[in-house]
Amino acid sequence: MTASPAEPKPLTRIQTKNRAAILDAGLEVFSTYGFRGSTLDQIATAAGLSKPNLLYYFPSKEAIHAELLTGLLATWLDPLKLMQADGDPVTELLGYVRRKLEMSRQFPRESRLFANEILQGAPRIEAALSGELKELVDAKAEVIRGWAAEGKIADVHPHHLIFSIWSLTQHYADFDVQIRAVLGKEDPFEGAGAYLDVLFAKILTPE
Amino acid sequence: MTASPAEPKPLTRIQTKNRAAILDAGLEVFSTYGFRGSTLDQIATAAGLSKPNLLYYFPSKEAIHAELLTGLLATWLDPLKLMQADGDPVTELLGYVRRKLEMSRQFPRESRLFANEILQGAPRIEAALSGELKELVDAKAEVIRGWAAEGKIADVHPHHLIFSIWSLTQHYADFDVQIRAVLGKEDPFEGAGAYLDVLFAKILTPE
DNA sequence: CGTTGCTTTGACCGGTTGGTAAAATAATCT
DNA sequence: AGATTATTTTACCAACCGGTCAAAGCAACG
Repeated sequence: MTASPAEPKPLTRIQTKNRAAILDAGLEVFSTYGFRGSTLDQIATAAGLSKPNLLYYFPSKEAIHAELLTGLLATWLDPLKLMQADGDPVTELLGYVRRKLEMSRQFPRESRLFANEILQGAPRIEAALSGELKELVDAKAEVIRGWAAEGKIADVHPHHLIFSIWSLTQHYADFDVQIRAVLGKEDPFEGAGAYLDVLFAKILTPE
Repeated sequence: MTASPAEPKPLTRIQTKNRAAILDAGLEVFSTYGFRGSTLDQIATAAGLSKPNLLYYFPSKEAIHAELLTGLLATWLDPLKLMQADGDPVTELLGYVRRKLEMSRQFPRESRLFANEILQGAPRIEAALSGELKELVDAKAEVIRGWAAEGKIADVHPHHLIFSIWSLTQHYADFDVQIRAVLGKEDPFEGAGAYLDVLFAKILTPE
């Protein structure tokens, strides 16, 4: 039994391992050189496979990149989704900032992959940006506008507030090289956490 | 007469025009696809030349990219250099923010070229980052620290303050596609100017 | 053990890449 | 004009690109 047209087909042990290795290698390479600047040979070498072997697991370069991007978008929207309308406004917003900064610290490659895609005009996620992303942002912006109207936070432009959170947190992943060059030995994220806490507390405090 | 070993050699009319066209085309292409993702054919076509003709003016792909980057670095540091220790602290810092945002509006391609280079690990400007850039930033950070010590601005981490100015202003150039996707018809820079003015005024105001 | 299906490899293909050489063409100067 | 120089084109190259294919190697399971 267990009929029906499309059986999911379980992955073998080797498939699971190699697909993971390829995606990890693809993330490493794509996040550094962008889609067009990356080669299958680079990815295959980084994954410890030969190029034809890599193409046994993924049908094309595009396919690897696509899988990385779709997986990324969910991770991307998650921290914002966690911001709840019925919580304490300042706590919720600062929580969002902290989660986003923590993501920059733990997943800098994912952040750079995203940045690369946007820099190149977002040809592969344009739809998601003006669809899924826009809808979520608009909804959360409405929540923020509500908080401001109730006087619980200062009267700020909700969309630009969100942009500033993205910008400030992702900057520490995307421009890591530059920041470390300027800071020397000092740990960027140490100072960033404290600085951003104060910054957003000041922006959000009403009057 | 007019001896001495290395005469600069004046450029012909055609040289001036074509070199400019190539650099403009190179900026367009490199800022979108990064160094490795860009091709000489793309650049040549964008400049309205054939590939061999392009290589008559520049010895290599590297050379075009290098010339763009070195030219860029000066433009890049300029707005920060203009920030003077003997001016009014808040005015000087807000002026820096406005100049930087204006650059993002007027020269988004330059901003993206820079972002691309940093994202890729800054292989070609590493030296400038930990040299020229670091020195200027350190000097200006000292000025900011001085202002804070005198109580003229709030006590903020000078380096992270500068990072946040870079981050927030460049974000509007580098992530333009994403921002426009979310904002719809609304002009990003309109709202950004007002938002950033308020934001930095709040951060900088002491107590 | 054998055989069946999964995995890996090496040899290859057409197209593109950065770059070159030399000849043809157009400006410039006297 | 003619000589000289600057510019452009045509044809080309070796290396690399994404991707295919068939054969070889391997694991699992009865």
